Amino acid sequence: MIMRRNKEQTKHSLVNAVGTVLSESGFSGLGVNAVAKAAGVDKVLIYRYFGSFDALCLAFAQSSDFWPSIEELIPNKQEFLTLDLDQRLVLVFKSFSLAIRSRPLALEVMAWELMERNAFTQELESVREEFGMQLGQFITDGLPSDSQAGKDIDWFAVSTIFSAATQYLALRARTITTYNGVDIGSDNGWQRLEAIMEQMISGLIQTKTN
Amino acid sequence: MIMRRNKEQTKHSLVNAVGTVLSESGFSGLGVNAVAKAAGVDKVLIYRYFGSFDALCLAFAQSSDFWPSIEELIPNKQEFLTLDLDQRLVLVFKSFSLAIRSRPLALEVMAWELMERNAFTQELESVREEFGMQLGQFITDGLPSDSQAGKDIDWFAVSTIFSAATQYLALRARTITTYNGVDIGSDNGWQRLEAIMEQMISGLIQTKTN
DNA sequence: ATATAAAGTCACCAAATGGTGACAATGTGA
DNA sequence: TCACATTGTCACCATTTGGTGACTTTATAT
Repeated sequence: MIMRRNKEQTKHSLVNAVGTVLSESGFSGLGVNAVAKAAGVDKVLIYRYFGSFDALCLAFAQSSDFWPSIEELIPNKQEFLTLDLDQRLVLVFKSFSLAIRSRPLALEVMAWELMERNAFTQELESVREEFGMQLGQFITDGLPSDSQAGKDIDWFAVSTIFSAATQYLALRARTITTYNGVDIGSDNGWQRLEAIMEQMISGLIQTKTN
Repeated sequence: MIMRRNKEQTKHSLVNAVGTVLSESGFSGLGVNAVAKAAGVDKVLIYRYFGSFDALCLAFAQSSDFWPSIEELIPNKQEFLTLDLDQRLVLVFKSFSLAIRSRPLALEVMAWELMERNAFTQELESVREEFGMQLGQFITDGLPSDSQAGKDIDWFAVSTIFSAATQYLALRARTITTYNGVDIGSDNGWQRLEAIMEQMISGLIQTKTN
C-alpha cells in the first residue's frame, strides 16, 4: 500500500522548492523551470496541481513560516504584560530586528514586496499585515490603567518609523556593511540603533509628562 | 558637416534609455533588447560603444541625475546656517522625503540596490554615499559654538534610522497605501511621520539638557 | 483480472534572452 | 576621386523562458 507516486508529497516538494529557489537564487531566478528542477519534479505538475505558477507561489506564501511568530518575539508573555508601553516597544523592536536579520528567506521576500505587486506579494502582505495587527494589539493589551504617559503621542507613527527603519536596514545589511557610519553588519551597530530608539521613546514620554 | 550618424548622440540615447526602461518596466524588464528598442538603436551598438551591458548601466549610474542634489534639499543655505542641529535635521528629512517620493527613477534604483549587488548597484551606492557624506557635513557645518545641546547623542544613529525609514516607506508607498495605520500614500500621512520625527528629535535634546 | 482514473515522463512549441559576424551606408582624410 | 575607418542595419545563433499535448506507468475499484 506504499504510494510510490504521491500527489501530496509532490505538492509539498514544489512548495518547498519555491523557498529553496528564492533563498538560493533570489527572486530574479524564480521561475517554473528552476522550481521544478529544485523539486526534482516535472514542471508540468505545477500546472496540473496548482493551475499556475502564481498559485504555487501563493501556496508557498500561505504555508511557509518564513515570518517570525509573535511567540518568538515575545517569549515571556507574563513578564511582557508587566511592562510599560515604552519598555514594550523597545523590547519588541529589539527582538524583531534580531529575528528578521536571521531570516534570509523573509528578507528576500521583503525585498520582493518592494519591487512588484502581484498575487504572490499581495498574499505575503496580508500575512504580514495580520502579524502587524496582532503585534499592535499585543503591545497595547492590558496596559496599566494609570499609565497616562504618552497618551497623546502618535505611537502608530513611532512604530511605523522604527519598523520601517529596521526592515530597511536589515535588507541593506545583506549587501553593504556600513550605512551612514553605522555598522549594520554587526551586532554592535544594531545595538547603537536600539539604544537610540530607546532614548527616543523615553524622550517622547518625558516631553509629554513634563 | 551635419553628422546624421553621431556616435555621442547614440551613446546618450542608450544611456537615457536605461532610465526610461527602468522607470517604465522596472529593473526586471531591464535588458539589452529592451534598452536598445527604447533607444531606437540596434543592440549591437551597446557592445560596440560600452563593451557590455553592465558598462552601459554603469554609464547611466554616473551620468544620471536621478538622485536629488543638496541644493534641492536646502535651497536657502544662508537661512539653513542660522538653524540649530535639531531644526536642521527636521528640515532636511522633510525635504528629503518630499524629493525622494517624487522621483520614480530613484525609487526604482533604490529598490534594485536592495536586491542585487553588482557593478551597477555598487556604483549607485558610491554616488549615494558621497551624497550622504556631503549632506552630513552640511548639517553639522558652522553650528553655533554655544549649542552644547545633544552633544553626547548618537546623531549618526538618529539620522540612520530616519533616513532608512524614509526610504523604506517611500518604496512601500509605490505598492501599498497604508502602512501600520499610516497613510503613506498621502501627504497627510507623511506629515504625521515628520511631526513625530520632530518630536523625537526635540525630545532627545530635552532629555540631555535636563 | 481488467478497466479506469490518477501520477508522472517526455518531447515539443513559440517567444524572448544575450550575443556575434557579415554587410551596407556614411563620413573623412589624402 | 578614392581609399578607409566609422556608424549603423540585419540576419542569425544558442539558450532559456513559460506553457501544452501525447504518452507511459502506477494505483485502485469492481
